[in-house]
Amino acid sequence: MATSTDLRVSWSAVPARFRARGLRWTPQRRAVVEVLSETDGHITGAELVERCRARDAQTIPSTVYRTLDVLEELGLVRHGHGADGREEYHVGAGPEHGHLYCATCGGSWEISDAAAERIVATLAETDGFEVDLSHVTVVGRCRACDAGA
Amino acid sequence: MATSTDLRVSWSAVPARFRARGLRWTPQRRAVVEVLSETDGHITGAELVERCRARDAQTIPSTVYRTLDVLEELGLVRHGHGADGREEYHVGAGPEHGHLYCATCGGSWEISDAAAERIVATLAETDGFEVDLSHVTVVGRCRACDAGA
DNA sequence: GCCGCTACTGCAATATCTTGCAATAACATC
DNA sequence: GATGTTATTGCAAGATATTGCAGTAGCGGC
Repeated sequence: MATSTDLRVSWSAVPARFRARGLRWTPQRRAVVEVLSETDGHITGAELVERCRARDAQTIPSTVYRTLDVLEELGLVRHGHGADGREEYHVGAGPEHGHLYCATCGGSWEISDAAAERIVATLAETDGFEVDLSHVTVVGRCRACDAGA
Repeated sequence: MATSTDLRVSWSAVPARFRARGLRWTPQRRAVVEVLSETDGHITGAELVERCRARDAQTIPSTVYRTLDVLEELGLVRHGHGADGREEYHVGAGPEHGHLYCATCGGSWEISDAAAERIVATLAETDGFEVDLSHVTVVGRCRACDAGA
């Protein structure tokens, strides 16, 4: 699977990328990166802390959050806010996409490319606004919950 | 101004509405309601706490947040999340609207009715998703910042 | 006014996330 | 390996927001 391969190669290069930037490679950062390399899609800051603690109970939350900040500067994760306002990190450097969140069932999905394009175009046209999709979470009700109403 | 009049009438009726629901009318709730009655548009939970503390330094944050929860149940405020994920309350019972937030200058605006309609229609069509506009904050870059780039 | 019921508050604890500071450790150089 | 520089960590404090519990107070009824 090309996607998995691509991500795997990317994570193994992380130590070198850190050093190239004059940043240090530490055991704590390694742990965060290992958890992320096993993570698909999205993860909340709090969940990442939990996962790291599962590996090493001495994990300090502030260190994890700081590592996430650095990884975001390197473009390896991208932060946004979930429907409840909490930090949510999109793992990997895939194309920007927004999310739909159903307040009824709690499910979430990526906004389809077609819809995203239309939304972006609409706001550019009506408001001259350039949308940052990675920070867009649209709350509402999904088809299934609508049907069940 | 019709809008101010309308809001003013609404706030003065709040104590009665509370009682009609079997809820108590307390000095703390009065303080919150007074601050809200002087508030136009939106306010964060934290700022409301600050405003109440300006009136009475003994104000307890948890009481303020709980009052906001009750007011939301009564439909007098509506909560959403700002671009940074924090709680933001829309004051008054006006029509649902979403927001645009410029990450560059920090400015925010309501999404125009025309754009909102298009976005809602798009997501209904492509994903069968029913949007809850009050919970939509689109992050990006405004026209002015785009022009200045 | 008094009494009783119970909604509500303050307090304390907690979760999530941020940040300053002093000590530690990564790592380049010799 | 030793040394020096400084990025990074752990700790403590802080901001925002939530929640359980015991004591308080709003308020209806008498």
